[in-house]
Amino acid sequence: MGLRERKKAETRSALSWAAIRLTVERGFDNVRVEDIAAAAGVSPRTFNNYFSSKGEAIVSRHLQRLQRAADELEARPEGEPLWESITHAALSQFEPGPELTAHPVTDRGAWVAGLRTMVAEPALQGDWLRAGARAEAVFAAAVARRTGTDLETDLYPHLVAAAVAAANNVAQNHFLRGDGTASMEALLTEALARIAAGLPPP
Amino acid sequence: MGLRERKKAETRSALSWAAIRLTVERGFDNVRVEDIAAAAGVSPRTFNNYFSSKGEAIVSRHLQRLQRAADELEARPEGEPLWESITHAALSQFEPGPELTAHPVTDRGAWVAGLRTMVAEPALQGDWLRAGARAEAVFAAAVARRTGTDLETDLYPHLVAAAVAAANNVAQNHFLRGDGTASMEALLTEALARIAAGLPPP
DNA sequence: CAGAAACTTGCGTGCCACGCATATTTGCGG
DNA sequence: CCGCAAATATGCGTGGCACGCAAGTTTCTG
Repeated sequence: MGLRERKKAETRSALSWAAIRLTVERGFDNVRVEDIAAAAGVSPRTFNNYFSSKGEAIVSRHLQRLQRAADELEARPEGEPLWESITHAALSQFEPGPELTAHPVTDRGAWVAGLRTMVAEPALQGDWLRAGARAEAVFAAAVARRTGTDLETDLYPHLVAAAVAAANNVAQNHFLRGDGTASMEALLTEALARIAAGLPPP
Repeated sequence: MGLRERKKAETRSALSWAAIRLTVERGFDNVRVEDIAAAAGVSPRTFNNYFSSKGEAIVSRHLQRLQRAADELEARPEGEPLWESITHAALSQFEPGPELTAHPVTDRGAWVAGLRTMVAEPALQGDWLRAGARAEAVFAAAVARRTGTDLETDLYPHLVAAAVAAANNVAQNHFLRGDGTASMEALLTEALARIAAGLPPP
Protein backbone atom coordinates (compact mmCIF):
# COMPACT_ATOMS: atom_id res chain seq x y z
CA MET A 1 0.00 0.00 0.00
CA GLY A 2 1.44 3.32 -1.05
CA LEU A 3 1.90 6.34 1.14
CA ARG A 4 -1.12 7.95 -0.41
CA GLU A 5 -3.56 5.25 0.56
CA ARG A 6 -2.04 4.80 3.96
CA LYS A 7 -2.43 8.46 4.76
CA LYS A 8 -5.99 8.44 3.57
CA ALA A 9 -6.82 5.49 5.77
CA GLU A 10 -5.17 7.19 8.71
CA THR A 11 -7.08 10.39 8.22
CA ARG A 12 -10.30 8.52 7.86
CA SER A 13 -9.65 6.57 11.00
CA ALA A 14 -8.61 9.66 12.92
CA LEU A 15 -11.77 11.45 11.89
CA SER A 16 -14.09 8.64 12.81
CA TRP A 17 -12.31 8.06 16.07
CA ALA A 18 -12.45 11.74 16.96
CA ALA A 19 -16.13 11.84 16.10
CA ILE A 20 -16.86 8.91 18.37
CA ARG A 21 -14.71 10.08 21.23
CA LEU A 22 -16.07 13.59 21.27
CA THR A 23 -19.64 12.38 20.95
CA VAL A 24 -19.21 9.95 23.82
CA GLU A 25 -17.63 12.64 25.96
CA ARG A 26 -19.92 15.56 25.24
CA GLY A 27 -23.06 14.25 23.59
CA PHE A 28 -23.94 14.31 19.94
CA ASP A 29 -25.08 17.87 19.52
CA ASN A 30 -22.40 19.41 21.63
CA VAL A 31 -19.93 18.40 18.96
CA ARG A 32 -19.46 20.53 15.84
CA VAL A 33 -17.92 19.19 12.69
CA GLU A 34 -15.28 21.82 13.28
CA ASP A 35 -14.29 20.13 16.56
CA ILE A 36 -13.94 16.74 14.96
CA ALA A 37 -11.80 18.11 12.18
CA ALA A 38 -9.62 19.95 14.67
CA ALA A 39 -9.21 16.83 16.82
CA ALA A 40 -8.11 14.92 13.74
CA GLY A 41 -5.75 17.70 12.70
CA VAL A 42 -7.48 18.47 9.46
CA SER A 43 -9.57 21.25 7.98
CA PRO A 44 -13.35 21.26 8.45
CA ARG A 45 -13.82 21.08 4.72
CA THR A 46 -11.76 17.94 4.56
CA PHE A 47 -14.06 16.20 6.98
CA ASN A 48 -16.72 16.26 4.31
CA ASN A 49 -14.35 14.77 1.78
CA TYR A 50 -14.35 11.64 3.92
CA PHE A 51 -17.80 11.57 5.46
CA SER A 52 -20.93 13.30 4.36
CA SER A 53 -22.18 13.80 7.89
CA LYS A 54 -21.28 13.47 11.54
CA GLY A 55 -23.42 10.38 11.76
CA GLU A 56 -21.60 8.62 8.97
CA ALA A 57 -18.28 9.22 10.66
CA ILE A 58 -19.52 7.88 13.96
CA VAL A 59 -21.01 4.80 12.42
CA SER A 60 -18.13 3.93 10.13
CA ARG A 61 -16.34 1.72 12.64
CA HIS A 62 -19.51 -0.22 13.22
CA LEU A 63 -19.82 -0.71 9.49
CA GLN A 64 -16.26 -1.97 9.27
CA ARG A 65 -16.91 -4.56 11.97
CA LEU A 66 -19.99 -5.81 10.18
CA GLN A 67 -18.16 -6.05 6.90
CA ARG A 68 -15.38 -7.99 8.55
CA ALA A 69 -18.00 -10.47 9.69
CA ALA A 70 -19.14 -10.89 6.11
CA ASP A 71 -15.58 -11.55 5.01
CA GLU A 72 -15.31 -14.08 7.77
CA LEU A 73 -18.23 -16.00 6.33
CA GLU A 74 -16.36 -16.53 3.11
CA ALA A 75 -13.33 -17.71 5.04
CA ARG A 76 -15.18 -20.53 6.78
CA PRO A 77 -14.38 -24.07 5.61
CA GLU A 78 -16.28 -25.21 2.58
CA GLY A 79 -18.05 -28.22 3.99
CA GLU A 80 -19.30 -26.59 7.19
CA PRO A 81 -23.09 -26.37 7.53
CA LEU A 82 -24.34 -22.95 6.54
CA TRP A 83 -25.79 -21.84 9.83
CA GLU A 84 -22.73 -22.95 11.70
CA SER A 85 -20.60 -20.82 9.41
CA ILE A 86 -22.95 -17.93 9.84
CA THR A 87 -22.85 -18.16 13.60
CA HIS A 88 -19.07 -18.20 13.63
CA ALA A 89 -18.91 -15.29 11.23
CA ALA A 90 -21.42 -13.27 13.19
CA LEU A 91 -19.58 -13.87 16.44
CA SER A 92 -16.28 -12.85 14.90
CA GLN A 93 -17.27 -9.21 14.95
CA PHE A 94 -16.72 -9.11 18.71
CA GLU A 95 -13.12 -10.14 18.59
CA PRO A 96 -11.28 -7.03 19.68
CA GLY A 97 -9.45 -5.36 16.83
CA PRO A 98 -6.21 -3.39 16.97
CA GLU A 99 -8.06 -0.11 17.43
CA LEU A 100 -9.02 -1.09 20.94
CA THR A 101 -5.48 -1.21 22.22
CA ALA A 102 -4.49 1.89 20.30
CA HIS A 103 -6.86 4.06 22.30
CA PRO A 104 -6.94 2.89 25.89
CA VAL A 105 -9.98 4.02 27.82
CA THR A 106 -9.17 5.70 31.08
CA ASP A 107 -12.57 5.94 32.75
CA ARG A 108 -14.46 2.86 31.74
CA GLY A 109 -17.65 3.76 33.58
CA ALA A 110 -18.04 7.15 31.96
CA TRP A 111 -17.09 5.71 28.62
CA VAL A 112 -19.74 3.02 28.69
CA ALA A 113 -22.36 5.50 29.85
CA GLY A 114 -21.43 7.82 27.00
CA LEU A 115 -21.57 4.97 24.55
CA ARG A 116 -25.06 4.08 25.69
CA THR A 117 -26.35 7.58 25.15
CA MET A 118 -24.59 7.73 21.81
CA VAL A 119 -26.22 4.53 20.63
CA ALA A 120 -29.57 5.79 21.85
CA GLU A 121 -29.23 9.17 20.14
CA PRO A 122 -32.29 9.57 17.89
CA ALA A 123 -30.40 11.62 15.34
CA LEU A 124 -28.13 8.64 14.72
CA GLN A 125 -30.72 5.91 14.38
CA GLY A 126 -30.93 6.31 10.65
CA ASP A 127 -27.17 6.11 10.31
CA TRP A 128 -26.92 2.90 12.30
CA LEU A 129 -29.61 1.33 10.21
CA ARG A 130 -28.04 2.45 6.98
CA ALA A 131 -24.77 0.91 8.00
CA GLY A 132 -26.60 -2.29 8.82
CA ALA A 133 -28.26 -2.27 5.42
CA ARG A 134 -24.94 -1.83 3.63
CA ALA A 135 -23.39 -4.65 5.59
CA GLU A 136 -26.42 -6.78 4.85
CA ALA A 137 -25.84 -6.37 1.15
CA VAL A 138 -22.28 -7.64 1.29
CA PHE A 139 -23.37 -10.44 3.60
CA ALA A 140 -25.99 -11.44 1.06
CA ALA A 141 -23.32 -11.62 -1.59
CA ALA A 142 -21.26 -13.90 0.61
CA VAL A 143 -24.24 -16.16 1.24
CA ALA A 144 -24.96 -16.29 -2.46
CA ARG A 145 -21.45 -17.40 -3.29
CA ARG A 146 -21.51 -19.94 -0.52
CA THR A 147 -24.85 -21.49 -1.42
CA GLY A 148 -24.62 -21.16 -5.17
CA THR A 149 -27.70 -18.98 -5.29
CA ASP A 150 -28.19 -15.92 -7.46
CA LEU A 151 -28.34 -12.46 -5.96
CA GLU A 152 -30.49 -11.18 -8.79
CA THR A 153 -33.14 -13.82 -9.08
CA ASP A 154 -33.16 -15.70 -5.76
CA LEU A 155 -34.80 -14.50 -2.61
CA TYR A 156 -32.70 -16.82 -0.52
CA PRO A 157 -29.40 -14.99 0.01
CA HIS A 158 -31.18 -11.75 0.78
CA LEU A 159 -33.49 -13.47 3.22
CA VAL A 160 -30.62 -15.08 5.06
CA ALA A 161 -28.65 -11.86 5.22
CA ALA A 162 -31.68 -9.94 6.43
CA ALA A 163 -32.44 -12.58 9.03
CA VAL A 164 -28.88 -12.49 10.32
CA ALA A 165 -28.99 -8.72 10.48
CA ALA A 166 -32.27 -8.99 12.35
CA ALA A 167 -30.78 -11.41 14.86
CA ASN A 168 -27.81 -9.15 15.31
CA ASN A 169 -29.94 -6.10 15.96
CA VAL A 170 -32.26 -7.90 18.33
CA ALA A 171 -29.37 -9.31 20.32
CA GLN A 172 -27.73 -5.91 20.46
CA ASN A 173 -30.88 -4.14 21.60
CA HIS A 174 -31.58 -6.77 24.20
CA PHE A 175 -28.04 -6.45 25.45
CA LEU A 176 -28.34 -2.70 25.75
CA ARG A 177 -31.72 -2.95 27.41
CA GLY A 178 -30.63 -5.62 29.84
CA ASP A 179 -28.56 -5.51 32.98
CA GLY A 180 -25.50 -7.08 31.46
CA THR A 181 -25.99 -10.55 32.89
CA ALA A 182 -26.26 -12.12 29.44
CA SER A 183 -23.24 -11.87 27.19
CA MET A 184 -23.58 -10.50 23.72
CA GLU A 185 -22.18 -13.72 22.32
CA ALA A 186 -24.76 -15.86 24.09
CA LEU A 187 -27.60 -13.61 23.00
CA LEU A 188 -26.53 -13.60 19.38
CA THR A 189 -26.02 -17.34 19.32
CA GLU A 190 -29.47 -17.90 20.75
CA ALA A 191 -31.05 -15.48 18.32
CA LEU A 192 -29.44 -17.16 15.33
CA ALA A 193 -30.37 -20.61 16.56
CA ARG A 194 -33.98 -19.60 17.00
CA ILE A 195 -34.16 -18.14 13.54
CA ALA A 196 -32.57 -21.23 12.04
CA ALA A 197 -35.25 -23.22 13.85
CA GLY A 198 -38.00 -21.24 12.18
CA LEU A 199 -39.10 -19.25 15.21
CA PRO A 200 -41.75 -21.66 16.48
CA PRO A 201 -44.10 -20.20 19.09
CA PRO A 202 -42.82 -20.94 22.59
CA MET B 1 -63.24 13.20 17.08
CA GLY B 2 -63.28 16.94 17.67
CA LEU B 3 -62.65 19.59 15.07
CA ARG B 4 -59.22 20.17 16.47
CA GLU B 5 -57.98 16.64 15.97
CA ARG B 6 -59.65 16.32 12.61
CA LYS B 7 -57.94 19.44 11.33
CA LYS B 8 -54.63 18.26 12.63
CA ALA B 9 -55.00 14.94 10.89
CA GLU B 10 -55.96 16.70 7.69
CA THR B 11 -53.00 19.04 7.81
CA ARG B 12 -50.68 16.19 8.54
CA SER B 13 -52.06 14.19 5.67
CA ALA B 14 -51.96 17.16 3.31
CA LEU B 15 -48.33 17.80 4.18
CA SER B 16 -47.22 14.24 3.73
CA TRP B 17 -49.18 13.90 0.52
CA ALA B 18 -47.73 17.11 -0.85
CA ALA B 19 -44.24 15.99 0.10
CA ILE B 20 -44.68 12.70 -1.73
CA ARG B 21 -46.33 14.16 -4.79
CA LEU B 22 -43.78 16.90 -5.27
CA THR B 23 -40.89 14.53 -4.69
CA VAL B 24 -42.25 12.05 -7.20
CA GLU B 25 -42.79 14.79 -9.73
CA ARG B 26 -39.58 16.75 -9.37
CA GLY B 27 -37.11 14.63 -7.46
CA PHE B 28 -36.16 14.89 -3.82
CA ASP B 29 -33.79 17.82 -3.87
CA ASN B 30 -35.79 19.91 -6.24
CA VAL B 31 -38.39 20.26 -3.53
CA ARG B 32 -37.98 22.81 -0.74
CA VAL B 33 -39.82 22.57 2.54
CA GLU B 34 -41.33 25.88 1.50
CA ASP B 35 -42.95 24.23 -1.54
CA ILE B 36 -44.46 21.45 0.50
CA ALA B 37 -45.90 23.89 3.00
CA ALA B 38 -47.32 26.02 0.22
CA ALA B 39 -48.88 23.01 -1.49
CA ALA B 40 -50.53 22.06 1.78
CA GLY B 41 -51.70 25.62 2.39
CA VAL B 42 -49.72 26.16 5.53
CA SER B 43 -46.72 28.17 6.66
CA PRO B 44 -43.21 26.74 6.32
CA ARG B 45 -42.76 26.93 10.05
CA THR B 46 -45.82 24.79 10.59
CA PHE B 47 -44.35 22.03 8.48
CA ASN B 48 -41.78 21.48 11.20
CA ASN B 49 -44.47 21.30 13.83
CA TYR B 50 -45.66 18.13 12.13
CA PHE B 51 -42.51 16.61 10.72
CA SER B 52 -38.94 17.23 11.64
CA SER B 53 -37.69 16.74 8.12
CA LYS B 54 -38.75 16.26 4.53
CA GLY B 55 -37.87 12.60 4.81
CA GLU B 56 -40.12 12.04 7.76
CA ALA B 57 -43.04 13.56 5.92
CA ILE B 58 -42.47 11.40 2.87
CA VAL B 59 -42.16 8.25 4.89
CA SER B 60 -45.10 8.83 7.17
CA ARG B 61 -47.66 7.09 4.94
CA HIS B 62 -45.42 4.06 4.74
CA LEU B 63 -45.21 4.05 8.50
CA GLN B 64 -48.98 4.22 8.81
CA ARG B 65 -49.39 1.22 6.53
CA LEU B 66 -46.94 -0.80 8.55
CA GLN B 67 -48.65 0.12 11.79
CA ARG B 68 -51.99 -0.87 10.35
CA ALA B 69 -50.50 -4.28 9.65
CA ALA B 70 -49.50 -4.57 13.28
CA ASP B 71 -53.03 -3.70 14.36
CA GLU B 72 -54.28 -6.32 11.97
CA LEU B 73 -52.23 -8.95 13.76
CA GLU B 74 -54.09 -8.31 16.98
CA ALA B 75 -57.39 -8.54 15.17
CA ARG B 76 -56.76 -12.06 13.89
CA PRO B 77 -58.78 -14.85 15.51
CA GLU B 78 -57.35 -16.18 18.74
CA GLY B 79 -56.82 -19.80 17.79
CA GLU B 80 -55.15 -19.20 14.44
CA PRO B 81 -51.54 -20.45 14.16
CA LEU B 82 -49.10 -17.62 14.71
CA TRP B 83 -47.44 -17.61 11.31
CA GLU B 84 -50.74 -17.76 9.55
CA SER B 85 -51.89 -14.70 11.46
CA ILE B 86 -48.63 -12.96 10.69
CA THR B 87 -48.91 -13.66 6.99
CA HIS B 88 -52.44 -12.32 6.86
CA ALA B 89 -51.46 -9.24 8.83
CA ALA B 90 -48.44 -8.59 6.66
CA LEU B 91 -50.45 -8.92 3.49
CA SER B 92 -53.11 -6.56 4.77
CA GLN B 93 -50.85 -3.58 4.22
CA PHE B 94 -51.44 -3.84 0.48
CA GLU B 95 -55.17 -3.46 0.63
CA PRO B 96 -55.75 -0.07 -0.96
CA GLY B 97 -56.76 2.52 1.59
CA PRO B 98 -59.04 5.52 1.09
CA GLU B 99 -56.14 7.77 0.22
CA LEU B 100 -55.69 6.01 -3.10
CA THR B 101 -59.07 7.02 -4.46
CA ALA B 102 -58.80 10.51 -3.03
CA HIS B 103 -55.85 11.37 -5.25
CA PRO B 104 -56.30 9.74 -8.64
CA VAL B 105 -53.09 9.38 -10.59
CA THR B 106 -53.28 10.77 -14.09
CA ASP B 107 -50.10 9.49 -15.68
CA ARG B 108 -49.44 6.10 -14.17
CA GLY B 109 -46.19 5.53 -16.02
CA ALA B 110 -44.56 8.74 -14.91
CA TRP B 111 -45.90 8.22 -11.41
CA VAL B 112 -44.39 4.78 -11.04
CA ALA B 113 -41.09 5.95 -12.45
CA GLY B 114 -41.05 8.81 -9.99
CA LEU B 115 -41.89 6.48 -7.15
CA ARG B 116 -38.99 4.24 -8.06
CA THR B 117 -36.51 7.07 -7.98
CA MET B 118 -38.01 8.33 -4.74
CA VAL B 119 -37.62 4.95 -3.07
CA ALA B 120 -34.07 4.71 -4.37
CA GLU B 121 -33.11 8.19 -3.17
CA PRO B 122 -30.06 7.78 -0.92
CA ALA B 123 -31.00 10.70 1.27
CA LEU B 124 -34.20 8.88 2.23
CA GLN B 125 -32.78 5.47 3.02
CA GLY B 126 -32.33 6.27 6.67
CA ASP B 127 -35.88 7.52 6.93
CA TRP B 128 -37.35 4.38 5.40
CA LEU B 129 -35.36 2.24 7.77
CA ARG B 130 -36.32 4.31 10.77
CA ALA B 131 -39.97 3.94 9.89
CA GLY B 132 -39.47 0.22 9.59
CA ALA B 133 -37.83 0.12 12.99
CA ARG B 134 -40.69 1.98 14.61
CA ALA B 135 -43.23 -0.33 13.04
CA GLU B 136 -41.19 -3.29 14.13
CA ALA B 137 -41.47 -2.16 17.73
CA VAL B 138 -45.25 -2.04 17.67
CA PHE B 139 -45.32 -5.35 15.81
CA ALA B 140 -43.18 -6.87 18.54
CA ALA B 141 -45.68 -5.68 21.12
CA ALA B 142 -48.50 -7.32 19.19
CA VAL B 143 -46.57 -10.58 18.98
CA ALA B 144 -45.84 -10.44 22.69
CA ARG B 145 -49.50 -10.05 23.56
CA ARG B 146 -50.45 -12.80 21.18
CA THR B 147 -47.89 -15.33 22.37
CA GLY B 148 -47.88 -14.40 26.03
CA THR B 149 -44.21 -13.51 25.93
CA ASP B 150 -42.56 -10.58 27.65
CA LEU B 151 -41.18 -7.67 25.70
CA GLU B 152 -38.64 -6.87 28.37
CA THR B 153 -37.15 -10.24 29.11
CA ASP B 154 -37.90 -12.45 26.10
CA LEU B 155 -36.01 -12.39 22.84
CA TYR B 156 -38.89 -14.06 21.04
CA PRO B 157 -41.29 -11.24 20.17
CA HIS B 158 -38.47 -9.02 19.00
CA LEU B 159 -37.02 -11.79 16.89
CA VAL B 160 -40.33 -12.49 15.22
CA ALA B 161 -40.97 -8.82 14.56
CA ALA B 162 -37.50 -8.33 13.17
CA ALA B 163 -37.82 -11.40 10.98
CA VAL B 164 -41.14 -10.19 9.59
CA ALA B 165 -39.66 -6.79 8.91
CA ALA B 166 -36.76 -8.51 7.18
CA ALA B 167 -39.10 -10.55 5.01
CA ASN B 168 -41.04 -7.45 4.16
CA ASN B 169 -37.95 -5.52 3.15
CA VAL B 170 -36.53 -8.36 1.12
CA ALA B 171 -39.78 -8.86 -0.74
CA GLN B 172 -40.07 -5.16 -1.40
CA ASN B 173 -36.52 -4.87 -2.69
CA HIS B 174 -36.91 -7.90 -4.88
CA PHE B 175 -40.11 -6.49 -6.25
CA LEU B 176 -38.45 -3.19 -7.07
CA ARG B 177 -35.45 -4.90 -8.59
CA GLY B 178 -37.52 -7.31 -10.65
CA ASP B 179 -39.47 -6.88 -13.82
CA GLY B 180 -42.88 -6.97 -12.20
CA THR B 181 -43.74 -10.54 -13.08
CA ALA B 182 -43.96 -11.61 -9.46
CA SER B 183 -46.62 -9.95 -7.35
CA MET B 184 -45.70 -8.32 -4.09
CA GLU B 185 -48.15 -10.59 -2.28
CA ALA B 186 -46.58 -13.73 -3.67
CA LEU B 187 -43.08 -12.55 -2.84
CA LEU B 188 -43.97 -11.64 0.71
CA THR B 189 -45.83 -14.89 1.29
CA GLU B 190 -42.86 -16.87 0.07
CA ALA B 191 -40.43 -14.87 2.15
CA LEU B 192 -42.46 -15.41 5.30
CA ALA B 193 -42.90 -19.10 4.61
CA ARG B 194 -39.20 -19.55 4.13
CA ILE B 195 -38.39 -17.80 7.35
CA ALA B 196 -40.95 -19.83 9.23
CA ALA B 197 -39.25 -22.90 7.78
CA GLY B 198 -35.91 -21.86 9.25
CA LEU B 199 -34.24 -20.85 5.98
CA PRO B 200 -32.71 -24.25 5.15
CA PRO B 201 -30.06 -24.11 2.43
CA PRO B 202 -31.62 -24.80 -0.97
C1' DC C 1 -69.51 33.79 26.47
C1' DA C 2 -65.04 34.33 28.67
C1' DG C 3 -60.84 32.40 29.82
C1' DA C 4 -57.63 28.65 29.01
C1' DA C 5 -55.34 25.64 26.05
C1' DA C 6 -53.77 24.33 21.63
C1' DC C 7 -52.17 25.54 17.32
C1' DT C 8 -50.16 28.70 13.68
C1' DT C 9 -47.04 31.97 12.18
C1' DG C 10 -42.92 35.05 11.58
C1' DC C 11 -38.40 35.90 12.78
C1' DG C 12 -33.84 34.96 14.01
C1' DT C 13 -29.94 31.79 14.78
C1' DG C 14 -26.54 28.30 14.30
C1' DC C 15 -25.14 24.63 11.78
C1' DC C 16 -24.38 21.82 7.90
C1' DA C 17 -23.44 19.78 3.25
C1' DC C 18 -21.36 20.78 -0.77
C1' DG C 19 -19.74 23.26 -5.30
C1' DC C 20 -15.84 25.56 -7.00
C1' DA C 21 -11.31 27.45 -7.35
C1' DT C 22 -6.72 27.21 -5.57
C1' DA C 23 -2.73 25.49 -3.05
C1' DT C 24 -0.25 21.51 -1.68
C1' DT C 25 1.29 16.85 -1.71
C1' DT C 26 2.32 12.38 -3.82
C1' DG C 27 3.56 9.16 -7.44
C1' DC C 28 5.97 8.24 -11.62
C1' DG C 29 8.76 8.32 -15.65
C1' DG C 30 12.80 10.23 -17.53
C1' DC D 1 17.40 13.46 -8.84
C1' DC D 2 13.81 16.16 -10.97
C1' DG D 3 9.70 17.97 -12.78
C1' DC D 4 5.09 17.06 -14.36
C1' DA D 5 0.39 15.04 -13.79
C1' DA D 6 -2.90 13.34 -10.76
C1' DA D 7 -4.74 13.13 -6.33
C1' DT D 8 -5.75 15.45 -2.20
C1' DA D 9 -6.34 19.40 1.17
C1' DT D 10 -8.07 23.84 2.02
C1' DG D 11 -10.72 28.32 1.92
C1' DC D 12 -14.70 30.58 0.70
C1' DG D 13 -19.31 31.19 -0.47
C1' DT D 14 -24.12 29.62 -0.87
C1' DG D 15 -28.50 27.60 -0.14
C1' DG D 16 -31.06 25.22 2.88
C1' DC D 17 -32.73 23.27 7.16
C1' DA D 18 -34.26 22.46 11.98
C1' DC D 19 -35.78 24.65 15.75
C1' DG D 20 -36.26 28.12 19.88
C1' DC D 21 -39.00 31.93 21.04
C1' DA D 22 -42.63 35.17 21.23
C1' DA D 23 -46.68 36.94 19.53
C1' DG D 24 -51.25 36.17 17.02
C1' DT D 25 -55.31 33.16 16.11
C1' DT D 26 -58.48 29.33 16.66
C1' DT D 27 -60.79 25.83 19.28
C1' DC D 28 -62.44 23.83 23.51
C1' DT D 29 -64.67 23.90 28.14
C1' DG D 30 -67.56 25.02 31.73
